[in-house]
Amino acid sequence: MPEKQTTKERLRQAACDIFAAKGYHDATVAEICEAAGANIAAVNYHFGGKEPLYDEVWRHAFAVATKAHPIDGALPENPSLEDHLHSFALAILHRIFSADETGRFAKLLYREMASPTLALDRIAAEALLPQTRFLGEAIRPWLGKPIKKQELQLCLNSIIGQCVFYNFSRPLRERVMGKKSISEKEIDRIARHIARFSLGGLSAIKEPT
Amino acid sequence: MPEKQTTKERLRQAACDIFAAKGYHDATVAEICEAAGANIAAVNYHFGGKEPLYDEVWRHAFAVATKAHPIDGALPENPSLEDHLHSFALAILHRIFSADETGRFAKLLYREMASPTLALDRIAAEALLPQTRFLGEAIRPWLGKPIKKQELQLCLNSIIGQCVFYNFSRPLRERVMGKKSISEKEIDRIARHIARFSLGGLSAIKEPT
Amino acid sequence: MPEKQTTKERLRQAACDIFAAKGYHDATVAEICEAAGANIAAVNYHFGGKEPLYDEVWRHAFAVATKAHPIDGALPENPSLEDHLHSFALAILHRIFSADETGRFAKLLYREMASPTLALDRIAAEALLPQTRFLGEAIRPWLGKPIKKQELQLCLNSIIGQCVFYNFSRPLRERVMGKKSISEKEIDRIARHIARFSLGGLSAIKEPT
Amino acid sequence: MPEKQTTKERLRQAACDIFAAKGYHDATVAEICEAAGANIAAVNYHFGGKEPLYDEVWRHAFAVATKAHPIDGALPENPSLEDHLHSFALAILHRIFSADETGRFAKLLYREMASPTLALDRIAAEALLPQTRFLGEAIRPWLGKPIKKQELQLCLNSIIGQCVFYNFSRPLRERVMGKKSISEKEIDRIARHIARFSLGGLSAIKEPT
DNA sequence: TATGAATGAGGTTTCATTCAT
DNA sequence: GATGAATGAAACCTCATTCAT
Repeated sequence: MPEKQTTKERLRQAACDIFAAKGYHDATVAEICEAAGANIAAVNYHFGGKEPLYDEVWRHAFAVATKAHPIDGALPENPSLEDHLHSFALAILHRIFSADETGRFAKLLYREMASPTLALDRIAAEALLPQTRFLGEAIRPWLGKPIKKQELQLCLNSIIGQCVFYNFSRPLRERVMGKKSISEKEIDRIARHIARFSLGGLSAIKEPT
Repeated sequence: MPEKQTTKERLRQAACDIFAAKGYHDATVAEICEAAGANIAAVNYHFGGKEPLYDEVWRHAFAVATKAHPIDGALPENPSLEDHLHSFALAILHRIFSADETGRFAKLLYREMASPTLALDRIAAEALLPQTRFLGEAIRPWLGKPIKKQELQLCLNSIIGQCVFYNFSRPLRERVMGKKSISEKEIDRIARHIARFSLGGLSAIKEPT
Repeated sequence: MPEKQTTKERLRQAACDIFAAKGYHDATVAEICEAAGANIAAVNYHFGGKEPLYDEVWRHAFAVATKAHPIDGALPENPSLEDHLHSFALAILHRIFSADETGRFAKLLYREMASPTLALDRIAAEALLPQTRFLGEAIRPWLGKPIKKQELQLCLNSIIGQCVFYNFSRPLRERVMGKKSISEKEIDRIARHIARFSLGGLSAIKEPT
Repeated sequence: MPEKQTTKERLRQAACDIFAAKGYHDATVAEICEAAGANIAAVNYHFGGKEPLYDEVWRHAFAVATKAHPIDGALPENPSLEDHLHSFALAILHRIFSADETGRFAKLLYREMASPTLALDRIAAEALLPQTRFLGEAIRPWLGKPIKKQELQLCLNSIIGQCVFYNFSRPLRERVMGKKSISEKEIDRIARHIARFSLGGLSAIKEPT
């Protein structure tokens, strides 16, 4: 009985969808309320305004996404570096391609980075940096000691860039290919590609011919 | 006599800056006119509205950026694959990090992709796809014949993703590191890293151990 | 056990304070309820709306003020005219300067006269006119018979004006001097001044040199 | 051809009337615009908002009132103290009782003091204090040297209080007597009464029986 | 060619009040 | 007796656009 949600929950749901689809500015309080089947004043009553609602939506979307697709979700025991890369890419790609609730974090992040309004700092500190660090922990020992911090960062950028490319290129993809969703199998193919490509890249960095 | 620009040119200049800085929605016609030292009605008079002006700005920024930093700008004669990768990355990174007029294309592109309003299709067809194709032409023969089209696309994505990451992560970088600009030398270091990393990645794809 | 006040009483208390401090319009039902530790619907439930509550507050404040500081409160036996004037001024000034509950009547009166919404007629008839009449009774015989009604009224205005000036000039005084309270001694000094000044004034009217 | 006023002037006129009649809060931008025959956005366009308009109205009303009825407007040559008192009272009373444009300052002042919003400080400094000082200059020498500053202030309060009483008691007067206007002759009678009454009062202060 | 006063649609927010529980 | 979620009217303000000059 999904109709039995409270008005507040319905508002957050609707806001999540609409903010993800249109961004903060283009989304109007009126349409959010209408989508939630609530009065125009409901947002102010329950959340205190448009901005606090946006904040709430962020918090929620982030929690859902990281819970559903943790960075280390696909790690076997005694994982190799390629396992780590694969698990990382797979988690990020899932968050990007999910059609359900867990996929809205990526959309929100995209819009937020395009016009940073408020809690981007918070998001960065709470959500993004820890994951980068986690990946770094897996790579550093493999590269060996004498690696410079700067070089490690460049490698991390290369790996992360390959993943989030699928988030930021979404509008183009949808324009070229239509909005057809992507199968689980295809997602895994991409993740495996990124893992292998990155492993090759890291090898090239480790042993400069 | 750069002061003798026509009102129309000053408007385009100002619009370019302000659209790049704030995005389409947050930029107001009033502030563009004021920045250009023109009347509030000038935008409508000269361009027919806010959207046509935005379109004009796009066209201009794209022309400037591709002219100043062509994809094949750093190619030596008889270029190796790594030369190609380096030249490609260097051009993209220059467009991203340039503080001058040529750097606004990347910002506009970022914002536009975050909320595609209008001629993103045109931009994609005219600006982005040809470059991808150009890079593909360089890679395909190196990989050898039996490569599938799909696999080639994944490789292109991996390379492009590494480059444009520096565009899309700009807000984070500026938040974490402050807005300090990046030196020519650093740009080249990044480009060389991407070239080497990608070469390693492509090798791994070519010969799946 | 003053904590055991009913919700209704707490609401009236809070409303009294807030109406006196902000006036009818600027005071919101929500803040009154919050200050009273009651539900947002409490005002409507107990009083039937904002206006009826305002009316109730008036009634209460008036009763408290006149009881605590009656016009003839400082009269000795066989009072002279100056005694009457002094007692009158003292009562009015006390109502104006009291920091406690008895001082809210003056503030309410001020606001009410600035934007007469409702029972100003009632207040005038019940509270103000009788006091004026009482003072008139003391003055008329002293002035002697042939005094015209109009002239008596002018004299009353002069006396009352001197007193209530300290009510209406309150905002200025607080702005210039800060909100420091006024001592009992100072109040008496003002009252004595008004009594003497008025006696002199009445004398001048009585015997037009 | 009073219709040929600019929209801005009509807005200020209408705002002046409506603010004087209802106070800042109860007056709405919509009704001001309607009264001025202008669009709802006109206030924001011409004045930048409701508050700046209020400020403008104040400035205007004050200028008009002091120009039409200066404090020293009725002074003969070599004026006596009673002349000074009379001229002062007459000016204040005129500002209070004028039915035309010059009478709105008093109404605005009344409302503003009842719920001080903004420029009361400015008004006090620019408009009220100088006049008080002017009156003080006339009285001090007459009272003689040994008068304390505090006592002089009490006397000023007594005189000013008598005058402004007719401003602050307006609502009562209108309720009791109806809104009939007051004749020039009556105004002068009141002013003469105040002058004589005050002279008597000052004498009593000067020579404490 | 260019102006700037003026417009109207639309956005967010406030607040007294209502109603089912 | 009391609650608090929910409502709808109305307020102020922004902004792209228009039109007479």
